Amino acid sequence: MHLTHVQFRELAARHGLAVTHQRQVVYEAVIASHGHYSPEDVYAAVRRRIPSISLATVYNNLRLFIECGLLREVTPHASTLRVDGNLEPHHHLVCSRCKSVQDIEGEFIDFKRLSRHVPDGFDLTQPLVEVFGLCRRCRAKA
Amino acid sequence: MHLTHVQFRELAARHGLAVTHQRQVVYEAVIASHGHYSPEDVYAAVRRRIPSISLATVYNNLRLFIECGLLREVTPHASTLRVDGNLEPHHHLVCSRCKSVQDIEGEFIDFKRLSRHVPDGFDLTQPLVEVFGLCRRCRAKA
DNA sequence: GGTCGTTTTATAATCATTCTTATCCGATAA
DNA sequence: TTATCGGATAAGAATGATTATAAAACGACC
Repeated sequence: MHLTHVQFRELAARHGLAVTHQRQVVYEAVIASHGHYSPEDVYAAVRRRIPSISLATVYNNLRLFIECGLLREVTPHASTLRVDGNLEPHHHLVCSRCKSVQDIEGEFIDFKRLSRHVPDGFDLTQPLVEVFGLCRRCRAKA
Repeated sequence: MHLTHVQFRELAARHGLAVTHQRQVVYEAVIASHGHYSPEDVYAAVRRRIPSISLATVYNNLRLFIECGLLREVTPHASTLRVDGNLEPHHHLVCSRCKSVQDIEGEFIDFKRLSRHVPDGFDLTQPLVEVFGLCRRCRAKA
């Protein structure tokens, strides 16, 4: 998928971002690649069009895009390992902003429907569910 | 919470782990701390009882406990940033073993029930749900 | 075209985590 | 109890992802 310069300019303006060539190419690389890509993957793709680009630029722009809502982060957790000794069935409420995790009790998944959508071979033995949103503190800030 | 040496020995035997003092103290530190703790947090707690313990030992044991199911990992994602350009409502199916992410469509959350359990102030504006399990490939391996 | 603030580049720095190696300890058999 | 062996630990180096820094380049507005 290629956006025209004009299209990207509009998109950027709507989100308060300056327009640069690198930025456009990074954005297009993510959109073109259906899937969940790492910064390195994006970097590799972008380098085919701008060989001189630096990895830091990719990181900078991905972060910017996430911040202004153009992209979604697939790893919204704290970036470091967390461990939970509670093996009872429970679910997690995760703040997309500050990455805090709270437990929630209760069964609120329609497993019948869910299993209809789960591809063959995927084993839902531990259907731990993580629900994302904004915690009270972060909502107050925003 | 303190386990007797005998209790821990049983627990370890059931999971095929050798019994060491360090191991017991690490395990107890996680269980005693209700919440979602990082290796550094656990290290700090354990050092109060075994000042000479090394951070690597904490990491080793946490990994072991997770592998044999004594603990649950709260950050089951790939450890590196992943980015998703698909802003349409969809959910994720995450493999707890290999951390791969697949999209799934469909509405299978009972929002009425869910919202009953969500604490005041938490804003479910983006109720992206991640459902964990074992993907086909990892299930075949196990 | 000139100026100013932003972006990019290149590289250094940081942080979490894992690896390496030597040493130590727990479990088993004599 | 002691000898032995394999796995566990300690200490620190190494790795890999990400972020910070500083200088050069660029875009936007005049």
